[in-house]
Amino acid sequence: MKYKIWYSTESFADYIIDNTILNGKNISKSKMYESDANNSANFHTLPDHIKKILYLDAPDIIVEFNSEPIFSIEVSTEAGTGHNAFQRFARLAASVENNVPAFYIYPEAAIITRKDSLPKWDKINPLIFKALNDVMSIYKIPAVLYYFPSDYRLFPNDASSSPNLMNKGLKFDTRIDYAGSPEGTDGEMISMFNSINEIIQSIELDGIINGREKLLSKRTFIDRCSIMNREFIEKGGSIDSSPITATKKIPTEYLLNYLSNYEDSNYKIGNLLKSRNETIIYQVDAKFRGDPYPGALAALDYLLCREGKTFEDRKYNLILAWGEVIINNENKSISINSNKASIEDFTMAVKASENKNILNKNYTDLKNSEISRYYMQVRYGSTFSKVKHIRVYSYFADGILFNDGALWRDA
DNA sequence: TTACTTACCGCAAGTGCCAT
DNA sequence: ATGGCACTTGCGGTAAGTAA
Repeated sequence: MKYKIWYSTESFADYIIDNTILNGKNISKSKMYESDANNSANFHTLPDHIKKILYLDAPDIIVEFNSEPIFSIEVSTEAGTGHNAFQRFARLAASVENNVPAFYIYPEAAIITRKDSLPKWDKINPLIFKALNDVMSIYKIPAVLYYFPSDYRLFPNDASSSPNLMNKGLKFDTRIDYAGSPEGTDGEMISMFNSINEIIQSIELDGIINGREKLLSKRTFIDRCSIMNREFIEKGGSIDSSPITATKKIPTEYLLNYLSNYEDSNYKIGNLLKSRNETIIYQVDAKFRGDPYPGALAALDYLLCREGKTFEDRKYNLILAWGEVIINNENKSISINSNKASIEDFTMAVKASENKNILNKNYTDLKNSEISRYYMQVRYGSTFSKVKHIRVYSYFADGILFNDGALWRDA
């Protein structure tokens, strides 16, 4: 009966421990390292089951019980308009896809003071609630959002009156040792602590496998899901909002015609793409980069494509296009219009990751501190040493299109 | 100590809608 | 027709950590 709290910020770990029944149990804390790309000195020391969750993206907290992860928490203070609320979605997906319940703390609104205008509340894009519900429908594992405490409901039309104007209207815990954590006496946080307690009790009572399966039928989670559904409706949630508005649906035939340029007498496109009649394309007309697109891509998978637990169980192909997609109905094809991103940006990022690879070293050239990392790379190759967005894009997208190159799955 | 990498966090320009 | 406004989309600043 031993708990371990993996954290990136220790004060937040203490905050969660002290406010839940974790307090008083047999617990230990350990720092978590995000990837082999950003922390080559330490990432390999994490246990395998933690690496698996981190494969896509790293949450703020992972709590495990007898070496099994039982829930994760992600906290953000960003104003959640547009695709911002989806920025952290890949890490929620990574958690749930490993059967680990995920908590998401996000402001209902945050005060933004723009040039030449009065402070105002930027409100959360309610589509995030539907995305989380869609994940839960597929995995039967909780993925629940709680509002970061704020003054929004007290001063919804008068952001300037917020007592916490200096903190974007957000309410932080006043205890120094919980620095940066949300106010612990807030109703939303108390509700979240109760849900965490529910998980702990459920798992201690029924074991990890059975305990997890029963969670969504517990009153605490039923009620939370109801609140999330209500918020989606009350805040005017609709599928006509970001990031869905940045997608186009086309007949897969158009995509195959476009990719036929890459076919020759020795190679034909494989069966995976052909197996779905229609294709969703997420258009990103930006310089090739990471956040917030990896999270948005993951969310689109659940919002539009998935009908099962793996990428093979999609109703539609999910394609990421770097540029504007122009549909040509005459020749039943598409073209990509972009002067910002190139396939070279992608391959350069991949090559840069390979520089992290120490597999071409002679044994005698390895420092003692590198041997364990070397051994990890022998097993996993560059799996964990690629940058996050390369990992996430290639995990979720059936294909990635640039105006000067493309990548796709055959199977 | 400095340069560089990675990813987090957050702002604001642009766009299009709606009230007047 | 137009100005205000809210939402969408894209990019910038910076902390944290590593490598040289």
